[in-house]
Amino acid sequence: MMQESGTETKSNGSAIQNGSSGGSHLLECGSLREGRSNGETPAVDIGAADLAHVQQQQQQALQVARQLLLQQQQQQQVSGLKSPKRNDKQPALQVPVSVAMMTPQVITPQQMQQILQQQVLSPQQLQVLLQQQQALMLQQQQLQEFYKKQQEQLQLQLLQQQHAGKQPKEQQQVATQQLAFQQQLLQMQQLQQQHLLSLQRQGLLTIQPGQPALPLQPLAQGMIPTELQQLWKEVTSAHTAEETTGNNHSSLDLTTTCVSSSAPSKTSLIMNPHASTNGQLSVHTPKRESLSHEEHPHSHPLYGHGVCKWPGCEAVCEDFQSFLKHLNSEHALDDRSTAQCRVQMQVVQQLELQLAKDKERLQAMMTHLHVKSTEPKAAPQPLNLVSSVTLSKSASEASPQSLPHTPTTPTAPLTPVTQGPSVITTTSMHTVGPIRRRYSDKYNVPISSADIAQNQEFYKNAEVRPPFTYASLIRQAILESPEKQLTLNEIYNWFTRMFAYFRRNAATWKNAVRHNLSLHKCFVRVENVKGAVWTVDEVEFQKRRPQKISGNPSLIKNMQSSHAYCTPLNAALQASIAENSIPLYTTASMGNPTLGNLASAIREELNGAMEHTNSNESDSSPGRSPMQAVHPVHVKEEPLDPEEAEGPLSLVTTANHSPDFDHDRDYEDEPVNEDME
DNA sequence: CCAGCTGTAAACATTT
DNA sequence: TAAATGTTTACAGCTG
Repeated sequence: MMQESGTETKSNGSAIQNGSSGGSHLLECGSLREGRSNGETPAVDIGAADLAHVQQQQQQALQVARQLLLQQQQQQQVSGLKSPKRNDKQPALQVPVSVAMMTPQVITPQQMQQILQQQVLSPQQLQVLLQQQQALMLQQQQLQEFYKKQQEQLQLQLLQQQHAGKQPKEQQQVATQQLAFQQQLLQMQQLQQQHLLSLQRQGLLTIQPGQPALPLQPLAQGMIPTELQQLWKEVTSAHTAEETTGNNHSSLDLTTTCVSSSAPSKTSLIMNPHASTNGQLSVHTPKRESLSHEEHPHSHPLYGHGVCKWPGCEAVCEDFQSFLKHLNSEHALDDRSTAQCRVQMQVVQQLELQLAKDKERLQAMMTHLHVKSTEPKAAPQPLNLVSSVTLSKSASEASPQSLPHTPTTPTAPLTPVTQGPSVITTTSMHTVGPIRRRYSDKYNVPISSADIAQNQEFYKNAEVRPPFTYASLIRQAILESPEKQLTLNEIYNWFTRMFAYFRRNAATWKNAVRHNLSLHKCFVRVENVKGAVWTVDEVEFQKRRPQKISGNPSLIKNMQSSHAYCTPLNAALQASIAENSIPLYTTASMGNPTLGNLASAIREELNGAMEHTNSNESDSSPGRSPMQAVHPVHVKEEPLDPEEAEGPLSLVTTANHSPDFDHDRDYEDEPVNEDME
């Protein structure tokens, strides 16, 4: 009974089949006919066949070469250690494996939270922003769809060519076509990043006191070095590809800068063309823009068609100079601009997340097909954590029961098996040992609603210790219950149900739970007819953490200043995101009835701290907690003020009521609830 | 360095 | 009687 588990969940990656075949044969038939029409008469059928055979062989050789290239790319992706310089001269024919497109930025939950924490904006501005971004996203998705199809088509063609021998012409066409689309995608990404980074460079992003100098460096915090390296490669290769194909983008000079940078892992995330100039890294000096604009006159991402493209602005500027003037005057470094920028950042990153997910899916598909068509041993590459995870995730969806019960080895808390790709980077960080996050941690590396939404599923399936204290979790469990009271056993069940981590070492954490229940005054034991139940004394609970965050007045101030803009914004943003059915939010927040609970767990911790730090009178105005500025889904859902839960912000919390989640039910009876997408 | 918070372990008492 | 439930103490790690 030791540790034989762990494997049954990994399961058959074959769950993903290329069901999406079909439809692309017509081209090939045409091409085949075309190939045969080169003067061969039907009479010399044998000769024609021979010729076709030779052609086929040639094409196969070509194909093998391409596949080799593919594999190399993939391996480079995996190792992330090989030569930082790629071959600049990739043949245009090369199958665009989209390595370059993969995950331009992987956003960690912490990063998201940072963004969410800081954002401030008026509803109108938000709407404009959202509209813009929606359009962008739509565009991107369409492109991506097309790209995917093209990829599938190409793959199919390649596969079929191996067996039937076909004409390379069509294939080349498709390949070049795909390359074009890939470039388009890349350009879009770059545009987004340019936009974002130019904002940053203008100093519109305030750097938190605790943050490092590089504005985007926080983005890298959740990544392990290899991931960074890989990312670096991807980005560089993306630029390289652009370079070789004669991209009309006006920013290629920086590519070399970045490539030659000696600290790729740190700079890869600011690979934006505008981000660095002449070897300088963008160290968030606000006045940098003039420099870069000398190099790229009139190519400012915020300026186009004589209009300022600052979100929500649209001021008419006749020429570039007046635009710059306008930019400096109207969009100077202030709270509003900062907030807008943060929102933009968030939106962009959301999009990128989505994009990254789709890319990963594509990559997984391609890997699968590719591997199938060639050699099967290329598949189990540890590589692509991403794609492998994607595969295994769908596999686990096929057999959702496979996960829980068996306790796994205590030393391997991370189970990437069922984890969504986008959380990989952070979760691997989360997992490291018995890291206990404290309140202060949550301010510095906080947990966003997005994080929660993802983590909800994540923590259910991965044995990662949740970054919440026992007290918070217990309280949450109790408050989640309809009666706001639970027996000890029900609390246990809640823990096991909500967190895979608590499905092992039961003795330990149960002891801790009991210990906490007894220790904290906020937990009140109430004798019942059939035993005793535990309830939460909110007053005590709030009382018990006044001193937190007090050491960081600037942060508090920042939060408070953000408050005015923030609340409606987050609601609208989330609603919009939900409307766009971005899985990040929708799967968890809509599909999962208990989404908001974790959210509130964290929220409450933050709330309590903030309320007490903020002032002593805040108790009398519960709805005005400054944490509304901190947490996007802040909804006071304490029983004290239930009416506050209504309103625009209830998007997430309304999902709370979960009649299906009977807390009395044993975990064994109801394992992890399956993710219904 | 200290105080406070948190998690873990363990001993012990009480209840079921 | 055993297991579950509660209580309490001790200690280590972390943070401000």
